[in-house]
Amino acid sequence: MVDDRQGAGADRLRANDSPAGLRARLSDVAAEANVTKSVASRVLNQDPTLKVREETRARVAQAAERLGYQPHSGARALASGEAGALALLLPDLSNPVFSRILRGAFVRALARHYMVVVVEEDPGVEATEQVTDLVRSGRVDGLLIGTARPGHPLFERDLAAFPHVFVNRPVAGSHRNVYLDFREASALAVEHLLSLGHRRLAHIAGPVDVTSAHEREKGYQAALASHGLGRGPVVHGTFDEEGGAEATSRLLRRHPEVTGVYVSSLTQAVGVLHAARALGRPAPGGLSVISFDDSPLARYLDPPLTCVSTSLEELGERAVDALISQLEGQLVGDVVISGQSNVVRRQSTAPV
Amino acid sequence: MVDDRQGAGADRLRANDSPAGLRARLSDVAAEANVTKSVASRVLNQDPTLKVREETRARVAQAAERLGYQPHSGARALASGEAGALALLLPDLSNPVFSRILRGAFVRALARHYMVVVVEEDPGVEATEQVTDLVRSGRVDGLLIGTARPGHPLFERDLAAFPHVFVNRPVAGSHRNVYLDFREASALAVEHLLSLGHRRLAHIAGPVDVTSAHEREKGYQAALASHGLGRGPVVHGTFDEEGGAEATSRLLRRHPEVTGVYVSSLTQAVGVLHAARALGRPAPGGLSVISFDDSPLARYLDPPLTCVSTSLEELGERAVDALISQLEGQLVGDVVISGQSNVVRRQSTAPV
DNA sequence: CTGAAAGCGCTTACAG
DNA sequence: CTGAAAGCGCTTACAG
Repeated sequence: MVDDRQGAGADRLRANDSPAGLRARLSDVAAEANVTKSVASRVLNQDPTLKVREETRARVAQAAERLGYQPHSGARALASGEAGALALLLPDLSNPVFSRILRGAFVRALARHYMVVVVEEDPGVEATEQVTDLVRSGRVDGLLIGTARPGHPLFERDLAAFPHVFVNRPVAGSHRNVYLDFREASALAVEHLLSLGHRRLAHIAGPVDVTSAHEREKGYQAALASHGLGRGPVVHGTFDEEGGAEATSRLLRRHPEVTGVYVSSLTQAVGVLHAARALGRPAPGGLSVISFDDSPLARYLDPPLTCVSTSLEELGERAVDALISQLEGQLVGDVVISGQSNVVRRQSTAPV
Repeated sequence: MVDDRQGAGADRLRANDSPAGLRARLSDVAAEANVTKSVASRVLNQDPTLKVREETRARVAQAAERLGYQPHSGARALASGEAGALALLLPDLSNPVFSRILRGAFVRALARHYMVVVVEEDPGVEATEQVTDLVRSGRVDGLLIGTARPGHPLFERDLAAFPHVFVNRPVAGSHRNVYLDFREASALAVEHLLSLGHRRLAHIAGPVDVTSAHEREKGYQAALASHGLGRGPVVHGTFDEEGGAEATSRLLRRHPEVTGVYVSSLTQAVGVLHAARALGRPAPGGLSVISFDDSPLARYLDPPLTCVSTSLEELGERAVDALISQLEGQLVGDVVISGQSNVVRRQSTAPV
């Protein structure tokens, strides 16, 4: 059964609307501005080869404005071969890290007249298929990949040839990476702990096969080395609270002498604080804890968590820029975001 | 400067590809299956009016499979007037509440052959424009609105006629609401506190103008009333840690006699635990705290937080179903998700 | 320099 | 019942 009002309403803004409807077409704009469709299209798309009087240009712009003209995305995609949209592949939307990258990407893409379509990889196999469909159906022009792991199924086949950029998780040798300077951030964390007098440090890392986690780990070892200290202990855990808690108990069992720990992510750090407390080593007295990345939550933990802040939004922005450059035929190479990290001191770290 | 490999690669999967390219068109499928485009299209779209031998049907399906055929979304949108996509408007992606709704919506939409495009309202004015563009450019067929507040600018104009559903934040009288049974959840929370012997309860609510928050508040008062207790104190705060903390200090200043508090959201609850501790009333000894909604984080807070779990994923799923029904011309009416909530007891609540 | 016309890849009345 | 043909709303060589 169909409700009349609703039925009518539902159709009002549809693509194939009656001329009297709300949707204005290019031909309407052209008619209103007294030019041909070609000219209207070229003016609106800022075709540099078009030479017309400034007055005509203004007339077209005004007509478009007045009619609330918005080109039909499907028609444009069909005619030009460009979808005007980018896909962003993320492993886990519930992790604030990714929602911040997403936010940056979103805003930047919008400013450059692209949409962003988010795909979460977490639910499993389907995600990969979904991306393939997205690409093959011409819905997106390029991929922002925040889910790269070695041997990712997506990139063994045709899709490797599709425009893409790796965000946050660099793939060695791809020359398509956009990521934070993890070494720098790790150095800052280690130096903070060192400045408080800690000498027996440890690192709670992310999963072994996640490159961004591996980079932090390398940064930690490099920082120790540069201060004349030997390699420090590392335990790996998943990027969630449980992973942090579990890693902490392994660490303190094997290395009870550790007094300061640098944690790979904020979600893990919540688990670290929890486990340290449960094991009779509450921060900061029992264990100094500093985490990679910051968020509002950190201020309200017990104790408030000392962090190395990062610029995840900028990461999203720069990734969009890099991908669009690629679409425009430019080779970009890796972009590393440096000089933005700094230590936010709270109460989870204290002098030894 | 253009890298040859990249240039070639970038074009490979484009819409306007050479016939020898990777992208198969409907005409390719038709040729391969030895039928006309019309038949191929009808078979693939399961047109019920089409009568053909089962064998032909199978041949078309196989051809499509073999060629990896994926219809061009723009062409389809242009010809049929349906975009095959839904927009989801959310106030804040970094809040896990919304990422869970999103996840549910995503998976369900995919199963029903729709994409979902996320729009975050937080950054401000632009979001509304973005939605308008999305609609007018024919990119989406309907709206899942998780950002409703009274007087939302979107719905004062044309867009009111566009298919939409309100998710999580019901709009009275719209008959297009999909939401959790907030009353039920609030009753559970109040009863839990009561069962522990608490009699002086309070509620830390969300912003006054957010309907879902208001519903929880009403549920809290209703539950008190049904147990023969008078109206309890309520303080409002924003839906974040700071809002919870700030509300707590106001509450304890004005109502120091309170022993148990029901908090409107998990993010606020983090701030509540923090403030209670800072004010010398640490949970659960100084104050019993139970929160609406659950998440992995809750287990790792100090103390681990007692929660009323909710089924936010289902909320997303049901919203998609309701919207698709609407697109198909059916009137749905409100859908309230009940009987799914239950109390997850942890250490933030204790007998009085 | 500009306009008429073809064409992008589909869907779907409509004629046979 | 099925196929040929028109048309969705754009963009863009190409002819004038």
